[in-house]
Amino acid sequence: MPELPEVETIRRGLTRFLKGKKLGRVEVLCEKSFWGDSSEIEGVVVKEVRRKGKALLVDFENEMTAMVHLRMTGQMIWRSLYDPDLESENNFAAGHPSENFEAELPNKQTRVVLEFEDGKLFFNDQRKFGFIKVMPIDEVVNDDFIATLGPEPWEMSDADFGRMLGKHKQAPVKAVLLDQKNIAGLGNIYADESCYYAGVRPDRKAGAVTEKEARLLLEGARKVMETSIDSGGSTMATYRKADGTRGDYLEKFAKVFRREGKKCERCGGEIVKTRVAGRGTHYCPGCQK
DNA sequence: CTAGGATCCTGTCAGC
DNA sequence: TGCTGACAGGATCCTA
Repeated sequence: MPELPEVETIRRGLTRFLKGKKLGRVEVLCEKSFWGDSSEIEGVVVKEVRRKGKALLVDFENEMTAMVHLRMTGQMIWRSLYDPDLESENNFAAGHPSENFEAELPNKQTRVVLEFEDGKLFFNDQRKFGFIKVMPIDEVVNDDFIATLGPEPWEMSDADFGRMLGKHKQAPVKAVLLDQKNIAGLGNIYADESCYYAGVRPDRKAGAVTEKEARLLLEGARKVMETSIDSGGSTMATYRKADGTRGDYLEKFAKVFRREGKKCERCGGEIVKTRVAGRGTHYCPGCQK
C-alpha cells in the first residue's frame, strides 16, 4: 500500500478537491470495502482531510468522518465532471500504481464511488484489503487501528526510539519498523530505505542495534519520508505538483528498494533481495552491517 | 508480553 | 496453451 508519504500526497491532493464541497450520493459496489452507514455523510459538506499514520480521515461538518485505509492496493481517483483531461490540474489519482489511473471508471476494481457536484471520487482496490469506514469523529481515537498507532518519527525522541527497539530485542529491525504500533508511517519501501540510510542490515536483531545506529535509523525514517513527500510520493501518483512534476521517489531517491542486482551508490557493492519478516527486503551487504 | 506464520483477496509473472 | 506456485509498497489473527 501507499505508505505515509503517499497518503500525505493523497491528503494534500484531495484537500484541493473535497474541502468545502458537499458530498452527494455514495455508491457502494463492494460491501466488504465499506463499513458503517453512508447516509450519515451523504448531503454533508467536507470540513477537512486529515491523516493519521497511513490512515486518511475525511471529516464532515456534522462531526462524522470517513476513515480510509488503502492497505496494499487501494487508490483514490478524482475525476472532474467537466474536464476530461486526466493530466490537467482538475484531475487526480494516487495510490497503488496501475492502469486504473487512466482507465474508464467505475471498473471491476472500483469498490466505492463518492459523488460530488463537480466530480466523482473513486475508491479502487484490487485486493479488497482496504476500506472506508464511517464513524463519528470523536470515536476515531477508539478505533482499533488508531488507538494502537505508534508515534510518527517526528514525534519521537532518540530516547523514545531506543526504548522502543529495546522492547523487541529478538525481532529483526525491519519487523520492528514495519509494526505501526511501534512507529507510524513506514512500510516496505521506507523501512528498507531507512535501514540503508543507517547502514543497518534489516535482519539484525533490534536488541543488537547500537545507540548510534538507532539514532541513524530514526533520522533515516524522517529523511526518506520527508524526501518522498517533497517529491510527491513514489511513482504511484499521477498527481501533478505546481511545477508539473509527478511522484518520482523510486526513480530519483530510492537507494535499495527494487534495485537488486544494481550497484550500491555508497560502496559499490551489489544490492541483494531477500526475505525478512515475511516481506521482500532489499539491502547492500557491503555497507549495511 | 513477544515473535512468527497464516490469512484476507485479486492479479501477474516465471517455470514447467 | 494451461497449470502451479510465488509474490505483492498492509495489518490482523492465531499459535507457541
